[in-house]
Amino acid sequence: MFQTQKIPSTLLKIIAYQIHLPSNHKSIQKIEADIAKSISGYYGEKSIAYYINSIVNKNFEPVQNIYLNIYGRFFEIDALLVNDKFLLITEVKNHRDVVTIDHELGVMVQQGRRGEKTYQDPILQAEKQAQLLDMWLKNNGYDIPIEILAVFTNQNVVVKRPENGKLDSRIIYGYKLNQKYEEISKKYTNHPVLNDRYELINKILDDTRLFNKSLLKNYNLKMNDFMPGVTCPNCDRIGMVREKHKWRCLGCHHTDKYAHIRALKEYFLIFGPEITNKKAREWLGIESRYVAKYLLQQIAHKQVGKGRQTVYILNFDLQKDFNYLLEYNKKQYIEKLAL
DNA sequence: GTCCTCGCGCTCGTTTTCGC
DNA sequence: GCGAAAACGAGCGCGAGGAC
Repeated sequence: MFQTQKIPSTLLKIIAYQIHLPSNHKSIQKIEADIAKSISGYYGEKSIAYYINSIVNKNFEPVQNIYLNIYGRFFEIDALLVNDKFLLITEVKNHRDVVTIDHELGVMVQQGRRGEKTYQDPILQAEKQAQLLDMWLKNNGYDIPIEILAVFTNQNVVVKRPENGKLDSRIIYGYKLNQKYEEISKKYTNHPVLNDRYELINKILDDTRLFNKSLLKNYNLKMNDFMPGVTCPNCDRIGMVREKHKWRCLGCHHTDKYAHIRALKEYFLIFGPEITNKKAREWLGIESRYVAKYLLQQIAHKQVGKGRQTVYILNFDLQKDFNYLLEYNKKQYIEKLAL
């Protein structure tokens, strides 16, 4: 099954960055733009899963949310279908309303209720990805043809061409994916077969893991850029204080027994699974090491080391434990629209 | 009222850090 | 290198609060 419904870890991490960075931080605009892009991609991929699963000829492995490194720079591919004769880049578009694509100008214009928005031509985007992917493949010893498709998955979209213009045949609606995939497959009937496509997929995933590790570097962030503190689940402000047996928000006076769990989840996303008693006190804003110890022992998956070397290992499920971050993002988006 | 669990502080022993 | 101070976890006990 094509699991595009998986929440990308990168998206969760950058939402956690947004929560714990000051609003005037130099990287905040880039982070917010990347969140918007990543959210749109996530919902787009969710919607394309249905079409990819419906492809009759299943001679491919789907790989999602790829970040590949070419000469120290990363580029991103939404979804890649790895056939043993060719690779298919699918540039997923989840736009609604009327979308006009002008290949001459290299733009895509969306006309909706909130006015007009201009984006890059998705074919140009996909071609650029294909070029970079080809370089990456050759650097890793592979010579395999790459095909591209721009797939519109929203049922409420009308894709148009400009007057006297043509629409590239590689732009399709989601329901055409099966047919298009068959057409492309036929082209490669007599093409040599890739020896081990799983080896290639593993290499791709290794590079993607590297990207996730270098995310802080990518935004030029250091540990002390982040504001520590427990976020109020009611008003989303950082700065709950520990009272006996519970947390109290200084802003809205909301109390919560388990607010520290959310703060530790965000620590997990930003800094990784390892945390010490001291770091927990700094992050949660508490003075008592006994309280920190108690809270960590409640939450931590396991403890490694002894005495001063004790490290608590946090273990959260990226697919189950972080839905509140998507809700938080939704709330932020609605608040911005209201302004 | 009793029992149980949770939340927290205290003591103790161990390890690390710091100043001389 | 040595001793004092600081930091830490383990274990224990106590008080508060909830369930029955």
